[in-house]
Amino acid sequence: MAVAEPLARRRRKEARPQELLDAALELFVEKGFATTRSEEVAQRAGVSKGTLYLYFPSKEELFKAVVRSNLSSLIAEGQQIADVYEGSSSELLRLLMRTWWQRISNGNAGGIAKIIVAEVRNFPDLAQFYVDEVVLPAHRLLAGTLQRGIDRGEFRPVPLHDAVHALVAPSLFLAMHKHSIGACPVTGIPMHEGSVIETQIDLMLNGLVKRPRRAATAGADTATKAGRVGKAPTARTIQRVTKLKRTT
Amino acid sequence: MAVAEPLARRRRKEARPQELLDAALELFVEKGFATTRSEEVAQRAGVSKGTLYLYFPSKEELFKAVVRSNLSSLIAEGQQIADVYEGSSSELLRLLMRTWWQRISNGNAGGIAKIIVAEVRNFPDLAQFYVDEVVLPAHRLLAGTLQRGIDRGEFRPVPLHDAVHALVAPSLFLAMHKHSIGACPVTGIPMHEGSVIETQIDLMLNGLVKRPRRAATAGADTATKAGRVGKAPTARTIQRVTKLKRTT
DNA sequence: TATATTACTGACCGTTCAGTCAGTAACATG
DNA sequence: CATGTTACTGACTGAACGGTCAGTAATATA
Repeated sequence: MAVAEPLARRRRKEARPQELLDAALELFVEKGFATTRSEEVAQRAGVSKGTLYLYFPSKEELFKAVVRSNLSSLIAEGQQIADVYEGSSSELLRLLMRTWWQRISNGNAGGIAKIIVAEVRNFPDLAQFYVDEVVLPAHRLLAGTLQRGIDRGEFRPVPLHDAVHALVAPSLFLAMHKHSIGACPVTGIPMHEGSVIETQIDLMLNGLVKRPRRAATAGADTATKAGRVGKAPTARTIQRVTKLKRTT
Repeated sequence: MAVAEPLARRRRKEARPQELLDAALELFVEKGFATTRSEEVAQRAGVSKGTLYLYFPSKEELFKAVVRSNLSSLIAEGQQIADVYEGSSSELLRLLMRTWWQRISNGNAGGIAKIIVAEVRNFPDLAQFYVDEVVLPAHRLLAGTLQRGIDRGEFRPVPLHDAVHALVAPSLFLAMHKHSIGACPVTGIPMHEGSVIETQIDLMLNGLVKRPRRAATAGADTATKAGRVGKAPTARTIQRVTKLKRTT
Protein backbone atom coordinates (compact mmCIF):
# COMPACT_ATOMS: atom_id res chain seq x y z
CA MET A 1 0.00 0.00 0.00
CA ALA A 2 2.27 2.72 1.25
CA VAL A 3 5.18 3.64 -0.91
CA ALA A 4 8.27 1.96 0.44
CA GLU A 5 10.42 4.31 2.46
CA PRO A 6 13.66 5.50 0.89
CA LEU A 7 15.73 3.76 3.53
CA ALA A 8 18.99 4.51 1.82
CA ARG A 9 19.98 2.71 -1.28
CA ARG A 10 20.47 -1.02 -0.90
CA ARG A 11 21.25 -4.04 -3.02
CA ARG A 12 18.70 -6.81 -2.63
CA LYS A 13 18.72 -8.75 -5.84
CA GLU A 14 16.60 -11.62 -4.49
CA ALA A 15 13.77 -9.60 -3.02
CA ARG A 16 13.21 -7.19 -5.90
CA PRO A 17 11.25 -9.33 -8.36
CA GLN A 18 8.56 -10.32 -5.88
CA GLU A 19 8.30 -6.79 -4.52
CA LEU A 20 7.88 -5.49 -8.02
CA LEU A 21 5.25 -8.12 -8.79
CA ASP A 22 3.29 -7.18 -5.69
CA ALA A 23 3.42 -3.50 -6.46
CA ALA A 24 2.48 -4.15 -10.05
CA LEU A 25 -0.56 -6.28 -9.16
CA GLU A 26 -1.84 -3.63 -6.80
CA LEU A 27 -1.46 -0.82 -9.29
CA PHE A 28 -2.63 -2.70 -12.37
CA VAL A 29 -5.79 -3.76 -10.58
CA GLU A 30 -6.39 -0.29 -9.27
CA LYS A 31 -5.66 1.73 -12.39
CA GLY A 32 -5.50 -0.66 -15.29
CA PHE A 33 -2.53 -1.82 -17.30
CA ALA A 34 -2.12 0.95 -19.85
CA THR A 35 -2.83 3.68 -17.34
CA THR A 36 -0.32 2.52 -14.75
CA ARG A 37 3.02 4.24 -15.19
CA SER A 38 5.95 1.96 -14.85
CA GLU A 39 7.69 4.53 -12.68
CA GLU A 40 4.82 4.29 -10.24
CA VAL A 41 5.25 0.55 -9.96
CA ALA A 42 8.93 1.03 -9.31
CA GLN A 43 8.28 3.70 -6.72
CA ARG A 44 5.78 1.56 -4.82
CA ALA A 45 8.32 -1.24 -4.77
CA GLY A 46 10.90 1.17 -3.41
CA VAL A 47 13.17 1.25 -6.43
CA SER A 48 13.69 3.46 -9.45
CA LYS A 49 12.27 2.96 -12.88
CA GLY A 50 15.58 1.74 -14.20
CA THR A 51 15.60 -1.11 -11.72
CA LEU A 52 12.21 -2.29 -12.86
CA TYR A 53 13.51 -2.66 -16.40
CA LEU A 54 16.48 -4.51 -15.02
CA TYR A 55 14.24 -7.34 -13.85
CA PHE A 56 11.47 -7.26 -16.45
CA PRO A 57 12.17 -6.51 -20.09
CA SER A 58 8.94 -4.56 -20.64
CA LYS A 59 5.73 -3.52 -19.01
CA GLU A 60 3.88 -6.27 -20.85
CA GLU A 61 6.23 -8.98 -19.63
CA LEU A 62 5.84 -7.62 -16.14
CA PHE A 63 2.12 -8.10 -16.47
CA LYS A 64 2.46 -11.64 -17.73
CA ALA A 65 4.66 -12.44 -14.76
CA VAL A 66 1.98 -11.03 -12.46
CA VAL A 67 -0.64 -13.29 -14.03
CA ARG A 68 1.52 -16.37 -13.77
CA SER A 69 2.46 -15.79 -10.17
CA ASN A 70 -1.10 -15.10 -9.05
CA LEU A 71 -3.46 -17.25 -11.07
CA SER A 72 -1.66 -20.32 -12.32
CA SER A 73 -0.96 -21.59 -8.82
CA LEU A 74 -4.55 -20.99 -7.82
CA ILE A 75 -5.97 -23.11 -10.60
CA ALA A 76 -3.51 -25.89 -9.94
CA GLU A 77 -4.64 -25.93 -6.33
CA GLY A 78 -8.24 -26.42 -7.40
CA GLN A 79 -7.26 -29.21 -9.76
CA GLN A 80 -5.52 -30.99 -6.91
CA ILE A 81 -8.57 -30.76 -4.70
CA ALA A 82 -10.72 -32.18 -7.47
CA ASP A 83 -8.32 -35.00 -8.25
CA VAL A 84 -8.52 -36.54 -4.79
CA TYR A 85 -12.05 -35.62 -3.80
CA GLU A 86 -14.29 -38.47 -2.72
CA GLY A 87 -17.62 -36.91 -1.78
CA SER A 88 -20.59 -35.87 -3.87
CA SER A 89 -20.14 -33.68 -6.93
CA SER A 90 -22.41 -31.00 -5.55
CA GLU A 91 -20.16 -30.68 -2.58
CA LEU A 92 -17.08 -30.72 -4.72
CA LEU A 93 -18.46 -27.95 -6.87
CA ARG A 94 -19.36 -25.98 -3.78
CA LEU A 95 -15.94 -26.52 -2.36
CA LEU A 96 -14.20 -25.43 -5.54
CA MET A 97 -16.26 -22.32 -5.93
CA ARG A 98 -15.93 -21.38 -2.30
CA THR A 99 -12.19 -21.84 -2.03
CA TRP A 100 -11.72 -20.12 -5.33
CA TRP A 101 -13.84 -17.25 -4.19
CA GLN A 102 -11.98 -17.10 -0.91
CA ARG A 103 -8.62 -16.75 -2.58
CA ILE A 104 -9.97 -14.28 -5.07
CA SER A 105 -11.76 -12.09 -2.60
CA ASN A 106 -8.96 -11.81 -0.10
CA GLY A 107 -6.24 -10.36 -2.24
CA ASN A 108 -6.11 -8.54 -5.52
CA ALA A 109 -5.79 -11.55 -7.76
CA GLY A 110 -9.43 -11.34 -8.79
CA GLY A 111 -8.78 -7.94 -10.25
CA ILE A 112 -6.70 -9.49 -12.99
CA ALA A 113 -9.90 -10.52 -14.73
CA LYS A 114 -10.83 -6.87 -14.90
CA ILE A 115 -7.55 -5.93 -16.50
CA ILE A 116 -7.82 -8.67 -19.07
CA VAL A 117 -11.38 -7.88 -20.03
CA ALA A 118 -10.56 -4.23 -20.21
CA GLU A 119 -7.40 -4.33 -22.22
CA VAL A 120 -6.90 -7.46 -24.31
CA ARG A 121 -8.09 -5.71 -27.41
CA ASN A 122 -5.34 -3.14 -27.08
CA PHE A 123 -2.69 -5.78 -26.39
CA PRO A 124 -3.53 -8.70 -28.67
CA ASP A 125 -0.68 -10.89 -27.44
CA LEU A 126 -2.23 -10.99 -24.02
CA ALA A 127 -5.34 -12.70 -25.34
CA GLN A 128 -3.67 -15.95 -26.34
CA PHE A 129 -1.41 -15.83 -23.32
CA TYR A 130 -4.33 -15.54 -20.93
CA VAL A 131 -6.40 -18.19 -22.65
CA ASP A 132 -3.55 -20.68 -22.49
CA GLU A 133 -2.42 -19.80 -19.02
CA VAL A 134 -5.73 -19.33 -17.24
CA VAL A 135 -8.93 -19.86 -19.19
CA LEU A 136 -8.24 -23.33 -20.53
CA PRO A 137 -6.95 -24.88 -17.29
CA ALA A 138 -9.84 -23.43 -15.32
CA HIS A 139 -12.35 -24.60 -17.88
CA ARG A 140 -10.88 -28.08 -17.81
CA LEU A 141 -11.23 -28.21 -14.04
CA LEU A 142 -14.88 -27.22 -13.99
CA ALA A 143 -15.98 -29.20 -17.03
CA GLY A 144 -14.36 -32.22 -15.41
CA THR A 145 -16.29 -31.67 -12.23
CA LEU A 146 -19.59 -31.31 -14.06
CA GLN A 147 -18.87 -34.43 -16.09
CA ARG A 148 -18.11 -36.30 -12.89
CA GLY A 149 -21.49 -35.27 -11.53
CA ILE A 150 -23.27 -36.30 -14.68
CA ASP A 151 -21.47 -39.63 -14.86
CA ARG A 152 -22.38 -40.41 -11.29
CA GLY A 153 -25.99 -39.53 -11.89
CA GLU A 154 -25.94 -36.53 -9.59
CA PHE A 155 -26.36 -33.82 -12.21
CA ARG A 156 -28.72 -33.45 -15.10
CA PRO A 157 -26.88 -33.90 -18.39
CA VAL A 158 -26.57 -30.20 -19.13
CA PRO A 159 -24.59 -28.88 -22.09
CA LEU A 160 -21.11 -29.02 -20.63
CA HIS A 161 -19.34 -25.98 -22.02
CA ASP A 162 -22.29 -23.66 -21.71
CA ALA A 163 -22.83 -24.75 -18.15
CA VAL A 164 -19.21 -24.06 -17.27
CA HIS A 165 -19.52 -20.58 -18.66
CA ALA A 166 -22.74 -20.04 -16.78
CA LEU A 167 -21.07 -21.27 -13.61
CA VAL A 168 -18.00 -19.17 -13.88
CA ALA A 169 -19.59 -15.96 -15.06
CA PRO A 170 -21.05 -14.78 -11.77
CA SER A 171 -17.87 -15.24 -9.77
CA LEU A 172 -15.82 -13.48 -12.39
CA PHE A 173 -18.34 -10.73 -12.57
CA LEU A 174 -18.29 -10.28 -8.83
CA ALA A 175 -14.51 -10.22 -8.83
CA MET A 176 -14.54 -7.49 -11.43
CA HIS A 177 -17.27 -5.58 -9.69
CA LYS A 178 -15.33 -5.64 -6.46
CA HIS A 179 -12.41 -3.92 -8.12
CA SER A 180 -14.40 -1.37 -10.11
CA ILE A 181 -17.66 0.13 -8.94
CA GLY A 182 -17.43 -1.86 -5.75
CA ALA A 183 -14.26 0.03 -4.89
CA CYS A 184 -15.82 3.44 -5.46
CA PRO A 185 -17.50 5.44 -2.73
CA VAL A 186 -20.92 5.44 -4.34
CA THR A 187 -24.49 5.61 -3.21
CA GLY A 188 -26.25 2.63 -4.71
CA ILE A 189 -27.17 -0.93 -3.95
CA PRO A 190 -24.50 -2.30 -1.70
CA MET A 191 -23.39 -5.71 -2.87
CA HIS A 192 -22.44 -8.31 -0.29
CA GLU A 193 -20.22 -10.53 -2.31
CA GLY A 194 -20.20 -13.45 0.06
CA SER A 195 -23.93 -13.75 0.27
CA VAL A 196 -24.39 -13.18 -3.45
CA ILE A 197 -22.03 -16.06 -4.08
CA GLU A 198 -23.94 -18.30 -1.73
CA THR A 199 -27.22 -17.40 -3.36
CA GLN A 200 -25.71 -18.03 -6.73
CA ILE A 201 -24.38 -21.42 -5.73
CA ASP A 202 -27.74 -22.30 -4.31
CA LEU A 203 -29.63 -21.24 -7.41
CA MET A 204 -27.19 -23.00 -9.66
CA LEU A 205 -27.19 -26.26 -7.78
CA ASN A 206 -30.89 -26.39 -7.49
CA GLY A 207 -30.90 -26.16 -11.21
CA LEU A 208 -28.18 -28.71 -11.67
CA VAL A 209 -29.15 -31.34 -9.21
CA LYS A 210 -31.37 -34.08 -10.44
CA ARG A 211 -34.54 -34.24 -8.39
CA PRO A 212 -36.25 -37.37 -7.09
CA ARG A 213 -39.29 -38.45 -9.01
CA ARG A 214 -42.07 -37.73 -6.63
CA ALA A 215 -40.82 -36.22 -3.44
CA ALA A 216 -39.76 -33.05 -5.22
CA THR A 217 -41.13 -30.88 -2.52
CA ALA A 218 -40.95 -27.28 -3.46
CA GLY A 219 -39.63 -25.59 -0.45
CA ALA A 220 -40.70 -28.25 1.96
CA ASP A 221 -37.40 -27.04 3.06
CA THR A 222 -36.11 -29.73 5.18
CA ALA A 223 -33.56 -27.51 6.65
CA THR A 224 -33.20 -24.10 8.06
CA LYS A 225 -30.21 -24.26 10.33
CA ALA A 226 -29.12 -20.72 9.90
CA GLY A 227 -26.27 -20.44 7.46
CA ARG A 228 -22.82 -19.05 7.60
CA VAL A 229 -23.08 -16.12 5.31
CA GLY A 230 -26.58 -14.93 5.67
CA LYS A 231 -29.65 -16.98 5.39
CA ALA A 232 -28.64 -20.51 4.59
CA PRO A 233 -29.91 -21.71 1.31
CA THR A 234 -26.79 -23.79 1.38
CA ALA A 235 -27.49 -26.31 4.08
CA ARG A 236 -30.92 -26.79 2.66
CA THR A 237 -29.58 -27.81 -0.69
CA ILE A 238 -27.08 -30.28 0.60
CA GLN A 239 -29.67 -32.09 2.58
CA ARG A 240 -31.85 -32.36 -0.45
CA VAL A 241 -29.10 -33.92 -2.46
CA THR A 242 -28.31 -36.37 0.26
CA LYS A 243 -31.86 -37.40 0.69
CA LEU A 244 -32.04 -37.83 -3.02
CA LYS A 245 -29.27 -40.33 -3.15
CA ARG A 246 -30.60 -42.41 -0.35
CA THR A 247 -34.02 -42.39 -1.88
CA THR A 248 -33.06 -43.24 -5.41
CA MET B 1 -17.11 1.10 -39.29
CA ALA B 2 -15.31 2.72 -42.16
CA VAL B 3 -14.09 6.21 -41.65
CA ALA B 4 -16.53 8.59 -43.25
CA GLU B 5 -15.35 9.79 -46.62
CA PRO B 6 -14.08 13.36 -46.85
CA LEU B 7 -16.90 14.35 -49.17
CA ALA B 8 -15.97 17.98 -49.12
CA ARG B 9 -16.65 20.11 -46.14
CA ARG B 10 -20.29 20.48 -45.24
CA ARG B 11 -22.44 22.06 -42.60
CA ARG B 12 -24.83 19.58 -40.99
CA LYS B 13 -25.49 20.82 -37.53
CA GLU B 14 -28.38 18.41 -36.90
CA ALA B 15 -26.66 15.18 -37.90
CA ARG B 16 -23.36 15.69 -36.09
CA PRO B 17 -24.23 14.81 -32.50
CA GLN B 18 -25.66 11.41 -33.30
CA GLU B 19 -22.85 10.62 -35.70
CA LEU B 20 -20.36 11.52 -33.04
CA LEU B 21 -22.17 9.41 -30.47
CA ASP B 22 -22.15 6.42 -32.80
CA ALA B 23 -18.49 6.78 -33.56
CA ALA B 24 -17.71 7.25 -29.89
CA LEU B 25 -19.60 4.13 -28.80
CA GLU B 26 -17.81 2.04 -31.37
CA LEU B 27 -14.38 3.27 -30.40
CA PHE B 28 -14.89 3.36 -26.65
CA VAL B 29 -16.10 -0.22 -26.69
CA GLU B 30 -13.27 -1.31 -28.89
CA LYS B 31 -10.37 0.49 -27.24
CA GLY B 32 -11.62 1.76 -23.91
CA PHE B 33 -12.35 5.28 -22.79
CA ALA B 34 -8.94 6.58 -21.77
CA THR B 35 -7.19 4.95 -24.71
CA THR B 36 -9.49 6.32 -27.38
CA ARG B 37 -8.18 9.59 -28.78
CA SER B 38 -10.81 12.21 -29.28
CA GLU B 39 -9.40 12.97 -32.70
CA GLU B 40 -10.11 9.39 -33.69
CA VAL B 41 -13.73 9.73 -32.71
CA ALA B 42 -13.99 12.89 -34.73
CA GLN B 43 -12.35 11.29 -37.71
CA ARG B 44 -14.66 8.30 -37.67
CA ALA B 45 -17.61 10.65 -37.56
CA GLY B 46 -16.17 12.51 -40.53
CA VAL B 47 -15.32 15.74 -38.75
CA SER B 48 -12.29 17.34 -37.18
CA LYS B 49 -11.35 17.31 -33.55
CA GLY B 50 -12.46 20.89 -33.15
CA THR B 51 -15.97 20.03 -34.23
CA LEU B 52 -16.22 17.32 -31.60
CA TYR B 53 -15.50 19.86 -28.89
CA LEU B 54 -18.08 22.12 -30.44
CA TYR B 55 -20.82 19.64 -29.58
CA PHE B 56 -19.47 18.05 -26.40
CA PRO B 57 -17.57 20.04 -23.80
CA SER B 58 -15.17 17.21 -22.92
CA LYS B 59 -14.39 13.60 -23.57
CA GLU B 60 -16.05 12.61 -20.32
CA GLU B 61 -19.30 14.38 -21.18
CA LEU B 62 -19.22 12.70 -24.55
CA PHE B 63 -19.07 9.38 -22.79
CA LYS B 64 -21.96 10.21 -20.50
CA ALA B 65 -24.01 11.15 -23.52
CA VAL B 66 -23.18 7.79 -25.08
CA VAL B 67 -24.39 5.97 -21.99
CA ARG B 68 -27.62 7.91 -21.82
CA SER B 69 -28.46 7.44 -25.45
CA ASN B 70 -27.76 3.71 -25.43
CA LEU B 71 -28.75 2.29 -22.06
CA SER B 72 -31.39 4.46 -20.49
CA SER B 73 -33.89 3.82 -23.26
CA LEU B 74 -33.23 0.12 -23.08
CA ILE B 75 -34.03 -0.14 -19.40
CA ALA B 76 -37.14 1.95 -19.79
CA GLU B 77 -38.31 -0.45 -22.47
CA GLY B 78 -37.92 -3.38 -20.11
CA GLN B 79 -39.80 -1.58 -17.39
CA GLN B 80 -42.68 -0.99 -19.78
CA ILE B 81 -42.86 -4.66 -20.70
CA ALA B 82 -42.93 -5.61 -17.05
CA ASP B 83 -45.58 -3.04 -16.16
CA VAL B 84 -48.18 -4.51 -18.47
CA TYR B 85 -47.21 -8.18 -18.42
CA GLU B 86 -49.95 -10.61 -17.51
CA GLY B 87 -48.41 -14.09 -17.73
CA SER B 88 -46.32 -16.09 -15.29
CA SER B 89 -43.30 -14.56 -13.64
CA SER B 90 -40.99 -17.21 -15.07
CA GLU B 91 -42.03 -16.20 -18.52
CA LEU B 92 -41.70 -12.54 -17.72
CA LEU B 93 -38.20 -13.07 -16.43
CA ARG B 94 -37.34 -15.11 -19.49
CA LEU B 95 -38.79 -12.43 -21.72
CA LEU B 96 -36.89 -9.66 -19.99
CA MET B 97 -33.58 -11.45 -20.09
CA ARG B 98 -34.04 -12.52 -23.68
CA THR B 99 -35.04 -9.14 -25.05
CA TRP B 100 -32.36 -7.47 -23.02
CA TRP B 101 -29.81 -9.89 -24.34
CA GLN B 102 -31.06 -9.40 -27.86
CA ARG B 103 -30.59 -5.66 -27.73
CA ILE B 104 -27.27 -6.00 -26.04
CA SER B 105 -25.86 -8.62 -28.35
CA ASN B 106 -26.84 -6.96 -31.59
CA GLY B 107 -25.08 -3.67 -31.23
CA ASN B 108 -22.25 -2.35 -29.15
CA ALA B 109 -24.32 -1.17 -26.21
CA GLY B 110 -23.27 -4.17 -24.14
CA GLY B 111 -19.70 -3.04 -24.36
CA ILE B 112 -20.45 -0.08 -22.16
CA ALA B 113 -20.38 -2.38 -19.17
CA LYS B 114 -16.82 -3.23 -20.06
CA ILE B 115 -15.80 0.39 -20.18
CA ILE B 116 -17.41 1.15 -16.86
CA VAL B 117 -15.88 -1.80 -15.09
CA ALA B 118 -12.53 -1.04 -16.59
CA GLU B 119 -12.31 2.65 -15.92
CA VAL B 120 -14.55 3.94 -13.14
CA ARG B 121 -11.68 3.98 -10.72
CA ASN B 122 -9.78 6.37 -12.92
CA PHE B 123 -12.81 8.60 -13.44
CA PRO B 124 -14.62 8.68 -10.11
CA ASP B 125 -17.44 10.91 -11.34
CA LEU B 126 -18.55 8.21 -13.72
CA ALA B 127 -19.29 5.83 -10.85
CA GLN B 128 -22.16 7.79 -9.36
CA PHE B 129 -23.40 8.75 -12.78
CA TYR B 130 -23.59 5.16 -13.93
CA VAL B 131 -25.19 3.90 -10.74
CA ASP B 132 -27.93 6.53 -10.94
CA GLU B 133 -28.46 6.26 -14.65
CA VAL B 134 -28.23 2.52 -15.19
CA VAL B 135 -27.62 0.29 -12.19
CA LEU B 136 -30.47 1.48 -9.99
CA PRO B 137 -33.20 1.47 -12.65
CA ALA B 138 -32.18 -1.96 -13.87
CA HIS B 139 -32.06 -3.32 -10.36
CA ARG B 140 -35.49 -1.94 -9.63
CA LEU B 141 -36.88 -3.68 -12.69
CA LEU B 142 -35.51 -7.10 -11.83
CA ALA B 143 -36.13 -6.96 -8.11
CA GLY B 144 -39.71 -6.04 -8.92
CA THR B 145 -40.07 -9.02 -11.19
CA LEU B 146 -38.67 -11.40 -8.58
CA GLN B 147 -40.93 -9.93 -5.93
CA ARG B 148 -43.88 -10.43 -8.25
CA GLY B 149 -42.97 -14.08 -8.63
CA ILE B 150 -42.59 -14.55 -4.91
CA ASP B 151 -45.84 -12.77 -4.13
CA ARG B 152 -47.70 -14.95 -6.58
CA GLY B 153 -46.21 -18.08 -5.14
CA GLU B 154 -44.23 -18.93 -8.26
CA PHE B 155 -40.74 -18.37 -6.88
CA ARG B 156 -39.07 -19.50 -3.71
CA PRO B 157 -38.58 -16.58 -1.35
CA VAL B 158 -34.92 -16.02 -2.23
CA PRO B 159 -32.92 -13.09 -0.87
CA LEU B 160 -34.03 -10.39 -3.28
CA HIS B 161 -30.97 -8.25 -3.84
CA ASP B 162 -28.53 -11.11 -3.94
CA ALA B 163 -30.72 -12.93 -6.41
CA VAL B 164 -30.87 -9.92 -8.68
CA HIS B 165 -27.11 -9.72 -8.68
CA ALA B 166 -26.85 -13.40 -9.37
CA LEU B 167 -29.32 -13.04 -12.21
CA VAL B 168 -27.67 -10.11 -13.83
CA ALA B 169 -24.08 -11.18 -13.46
CA PRO B 170 -23.93 -13.78 -16.23
CA SER B 171 -25.48 -11.57 -18.88
CA LEU B 172 -23.19 -8.72 -18.00
CA PHE B 173 -20.25 -11.00 -17.99
CA LEU B 174 -21.13 -12.36 -21.39
CA ALA B 175 -21.57 -8.86 -22.74
CA MET B 176 -18.12 -7.95 -21.50
CA HIS B 177 -16.61 -11.16 -22.76
CA LYS B 178 -18.05 -10.56 -26.18
CA HIS B 179 -16.24 -7.26 -26.44
CA SER B 180 -12.94 -8.40 -24.99
CA ILE B 181 -11.50 -11.88 -25.40
CA GLY B 182 -14.51 -12.83 -27.48
CA ALA B 183 -13.47 -10.23 -30.03
CA CYS B 184 -9.89 -11.49 -30.27
CA PRO B 185 -8.79 -14.10 -32.78
CA VAL B 186 -7.78 -16.65 -30.19
CA THR B 187 -7.55 -20.39 -29.99
CA GLY B 188 -9.55 -21.42 -26.99
CA ILE B 189 -13.00 -22.50 -25.99
CA PRO B 190 -15.43 -20.86 -28.34
CA MET B 191 -18.32 -19.36 -26.46
CA HIS B 192 -21.75 -19.39 -28.05
CA GLU B 193 -23.39 -16.56 -26.26
CA GLY B 194 -26.93 -17.40 -27.23
CA SER B 195 -26.77 -20.93 -26.01
CA VAL B 196 -24.91 -19.97 -22.85
CA ILE B 197 -27.66 -17.51 -22.06
CA GLU B 198 -30.32 -20.14 -22.60
CA THR B 199 -28.49 -22.59 -20.39
CA GLN B 200 -28.11 -19.91 -17.78
CA ILE B 201 -31.78 -19.02 -17.85
CA ASP B 202 -32.66 -22.68 -17.62
CA LEU B 203 -30.36 -23.28 -14.68
CA MET B 204 -31.50 -20.18 -12.92
CA LEU B 205 -35.19 -20.79 -13.34
CA ASN B 206 -34.99 -24.35 -12.26
CA GLY B 207 -33.49 -23.01 -9.13
CA LEU B 208 -36.00 -20.25 -8.74
CA VAL B 209 -39.23 -21.94 -9.59
CA LYS B 210 -41.06 -23.49 -6.74
CA ARG B 211 -41.85 -27.03 -7.75
CA PRO B 212 -45.26 -28.60 -7.50
CA ARG B 213 -45.33 -31.23 -4.82
CA ARG B 214 -45.29 -34.35 -6.93
CA ALA B 215 -44.99 -33.65 -10.62
CA ALA B 216 -41.72 -31.78 -10.20
CA THR B 217 -41.66 -30.82 -13.83
CA ALA B 218 -38.64 -28.80 -14.72
CA GLY B 219 -40.00 -26.38 -17.22
CA ALA B 220 -43.70 -26.78 -16.94
CA ASP B 221 -43.10 -23.18 -17.77
CA THR B 222 -44.28 -23.42 -21.29
CA ALA B 223 -40.71 -22.64 -22.08
CA THR B 224 -40.67 -25.04 -24.93
CA LYS B 225 -41.74 -22.94 -27.85
CA ALA B 226 -38.54 -23.28 -29.76
CA GLY B 227 -35.74 -20.98 -28.66
CA ARG B 228 -36.02 -17.69 -30.34
CA VAL B 229 -32.51 -16.58 -29.66
CA GLY B 230 -30.29 -19.17 -31.30
CA LYS B 231 -30.27 -22.90 -31.26
CA ALA B 232 -32.59 -24.10 -28.65
CA PRO B 233 -30.59 -25.87 -26.06
CA THR B 234 -33.58 -24.95 -24.07
CA ALA B 235 -35.75 -27.43 -25.81
CA ARG B 236 -32.96 -29.95 -25.75
CA THR B 237 -32.38 -29.59 -22.06
CA ILE B 238 -36.00 -29.81 -21.24
CA GLN B 239 -36.33 -32.99 -23.23
CA ARG B 240 -33.47 -34.52 -21.38
CA VAL B 241 -34.92 -33.57 -18.09
CA THR B 242 -38.20 -35.04 -19.03
CA LYS B 243 -36.71 -38.28 -20.25
CA LEU B 244 -34.59 -38.41 -17.20
CA LYS B 245 -37.53 -38.12 -14.96
CA ARG B 246 -39.34 -40.88 -16.69
CA THR B 247 -36.33 -43.13 -16.48
CA THR B 248 -35.52 -42.51 -12.89
C1' DT C 1 42.73 0.48 1.92
C1' DA C 2 42.53 -0.28 -3.11
C1' DT C 3 40.22 -2.41 -6.91
C1' DA C 4 36.63 -4.92 -9.37
C1' DT C 5 31.96 -6.04 -9.90
C1' DT C 6 27.31 -5.08 -10.46
C1' DA C 7 22.78 -3.47 -8.42
C1' DC C 8 20.79 0.57 -8.88
C1' DT C 9 19.66 5.54 -10.40
C1' DG C 10 17.31 9.36 -12.87
C1' DA C 11 17.92 12.78 -16.60
C1' DC C 12 16.81 12.39 -21.17
C1' DC C 13 14.61 11.22 -25.85
C1' DG C 14 10.94 10.59 -28.90
C1' DT C 15 6.24 10.28 -29.05
C1' DT C 16 1.38 10.84 -27.75
C1' DC C 17 -2.81 13.30 -26.51
C1' DA C 18 -6.81 16.54 -24.48
C1' DG C 19 -8.25 20.69 -25.27
C1' DT C 20 -7.80 25.65 -27.51
C1' DC C 21 -8.43 29.23 -30.75
C1' DA C 22 -7.33 32.06 -34.70
C1' DG C 23 -8.67 31.40 -39.05
C1' DT C 24 -11.49 29.33 -43.20
C1' DA C 25 -15.24 28.46 -45.93
C1' DA C 26 -20.14 27.02 -46.36
C1' DC C 27 -24.49 28.88 -46.44
C1' DA C 28 -28.16 32.80 -45.87
C1' DT C 29 -29.79 37.14 -46.90
C1' DG C 30 -29.91 41.43 -49.51
C1' DC D 1 -22.45 39.75 -56.22
C1' DA D 2 -21.51 41.51 -51.55
C1' DT D 3 -21.73 41.05 -46.85
C1' DG D 4 -22.79 38.68 -42.43
C1' DT D 5 -23.16 34.58 -39.74
C1' DT D 6 -21.53 30.46 -38.01
C1' DA D 7 -20.25 25.51 -38.72
C1' DC D 8 -16.08 23.74 -39.15
C1' DT D 9 -10.80 23.17 -39.23
C1' DG D 10 -6.08 21.83 -37.69
C1' DA D 11 -1.71 23.74 -35.95
C1' DC D 12 -0.34 24.43 -31.49
C1' DT D 13 0.43 24.01 -26.26
C1' DG D 14 1.68 21.85 -22.21
C1' DA D 15 1.91 17.72 -19.88
C1' DA D 16 2.74 12.93 -19.74
C1' DC D 17 4.94 8.35 -20.39
C1' DG D 18 7.85 4.00 -21.96
C1' DG D 19 12.16 2.80 -22.38
C1' DT D 20 17.44 3.89 -22.43
C1' DC D 21 21.98 4.45 -20.78
C1' DA D 22 25.90 6.91 -18.85
C1' DG D 23 26.92 7.26 -14.42
C1' DT D 24 26.82 6.22 -9.02
C1' DA D 25 27.56 3.73 -5.10
C1' DA D 26 27.00 -0.64 -2.38
C1' DT D 27 29.27 -4.84 -1.72
C1' DA D 28 32.89 -8.50 -2.47
C1' DT D 29 37.66 -9.55 -2.82
C1' DA D 30 42.41 -8.97 -2.00
